[in-house]
Amino acid sequence: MYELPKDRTKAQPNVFNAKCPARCLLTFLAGKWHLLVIDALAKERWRNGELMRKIEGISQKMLTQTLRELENMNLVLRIDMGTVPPHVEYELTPLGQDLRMKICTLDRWIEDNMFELIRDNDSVPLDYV
Amino acid sequence: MYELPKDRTKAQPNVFNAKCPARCLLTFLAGKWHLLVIDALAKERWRNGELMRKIEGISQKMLTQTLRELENMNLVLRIDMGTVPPHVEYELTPLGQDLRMKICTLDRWIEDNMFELIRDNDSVPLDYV
DNA sequence: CCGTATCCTACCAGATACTG
DNA sequence: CAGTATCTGGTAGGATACGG
Repeated sequence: MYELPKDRTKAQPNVFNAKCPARCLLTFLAGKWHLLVIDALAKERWRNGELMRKIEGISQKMLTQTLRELENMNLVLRIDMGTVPPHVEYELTPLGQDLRMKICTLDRWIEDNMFELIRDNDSVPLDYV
Repeated sequence: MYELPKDRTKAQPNVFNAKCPARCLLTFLAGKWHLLVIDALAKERWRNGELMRKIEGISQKMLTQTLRELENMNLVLRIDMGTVPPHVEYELTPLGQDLRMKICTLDRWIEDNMFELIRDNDSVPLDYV
């Protein structure tokens, strides 16, 4: 359990500082699946299986792992109905919703500017369309 | 050289689609260094060495590689002064500036909410402060 | 100063099989 | 249905040395 520094005013969060937790968090969140999972949970709760289908290409293993990590960061809430067979839902916490808005902005921008970004660029696989 | 599809209205960019270029671009941009390099170039041009010092922990190899990739995406402009010894500057294109705003919003949010995110979390190295 | 060329390793994450 | 456990390879990226 992490104990916050006594004097937080001394702490200057800075993603450019290699040792700063903010940097670690950025690197972490900018992993392969975190952004997508948060985006997927934007509007409503989803069950494990629903998320699997929504986020094409993610494996059960990575989905679970990512959700656990987001849980640890107070971004996602895991709701276990306690039934048999199991029924589990995931939803964003208020903190997660706050972050989600930033991420969605980024995701939508990438979608909107997709063609600008791949112009003159053959390093992105384009088997889409 | 990529040729844009004749009928773009048929293309529905979607990061959840594993084959969509938008998905590839997101995964790409959300790599370990892309977000930081774009953030670093927010306000002014920087030289190679300056970026190295600004972005703690990045290697020359990864910096060059990342800058090249951003160049290919029309996000960064490389300005070679053609002098000896070499003097090269990098700056964001208008497209890059547009994306930069989204990224900075994300980065600042992470910094601002750092302590919320690491509460109850021992999986982030905290040798900072 | 601004790179490139190699080599090499850790670990990310996919595949598969199994459980309550 | 919602997970774990184990094995495995591919590759991102670090370290190092060299070059214009």
